[in-house]
Amino acid sequence: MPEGPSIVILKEQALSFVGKEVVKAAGNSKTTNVKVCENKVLVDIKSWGKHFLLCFEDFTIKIHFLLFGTYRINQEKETPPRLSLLFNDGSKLNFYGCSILLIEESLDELYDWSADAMGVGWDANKAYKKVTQYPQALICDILLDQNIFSGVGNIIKNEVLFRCMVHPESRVEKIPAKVLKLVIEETRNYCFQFLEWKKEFTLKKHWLAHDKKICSRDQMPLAKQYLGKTNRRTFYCAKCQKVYA
DNA sequence: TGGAATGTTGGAAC
DNA sequence: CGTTCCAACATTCC
Repeated sequence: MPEGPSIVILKEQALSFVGKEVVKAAGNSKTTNVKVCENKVLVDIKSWGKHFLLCFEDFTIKIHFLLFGTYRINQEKETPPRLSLLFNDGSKLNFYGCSILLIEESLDELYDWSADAMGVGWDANKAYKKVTQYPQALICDILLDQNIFSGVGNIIKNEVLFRCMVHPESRVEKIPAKVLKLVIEETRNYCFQFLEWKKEFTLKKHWLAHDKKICSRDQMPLAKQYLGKTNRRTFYCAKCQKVYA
């Protein structure tokens, strides 16, 4: 479920709920009293990277799907929902296995919109400046930094580095500016490509590195290692992805 | 069927 | 007190 593009799809699917009033809110969230949504109008739906935001007049419900979260629109699953919203026209939004938090501060204070890799406010120059603030960092960690590339996940990380021919263990300070800018640009591009393929249900088919065994460029076996601060699965071609170290 | 995976947090450990 | 590490959580697929 996760990774920014999937949240964009959800946002598009749920946009028709904006303007409707919640008549009943339920669910097994331990962190939020979801009843606060009752008799409130859903004013807007936003997203910031992997955060899905249901905006009401005086507060926002933040939903994060983590690794396994799912949702249903006008349908239910067998499992009990974490959050279930019934609207005044009988339509329903159901969320499962996700994290729910109530936000009472203004979203503009909380979120740096220029970091949302798929957002209209995305700013590649700011991203470049942020990245270069971590000269010692590995590029595989940097791409997963949600404060710089909000919405980028492990699949996108692997695919972008493969496409740019940059080795995941390259150090930021050693990567030429031109290459670093290419990585940043390709990150946003690939997010939208991911979105299109995901909508067509052909995403996996188009993976070049993630979960793959052979490099499509030189037919060499791809390396699979757990790299970076968070030890995430990393697939790369040791031959054609250059190490800047 | 056990294990691994598109992720993050909070608290323990140092 | 700051940083790092790891368990915990939740679900589906192979």
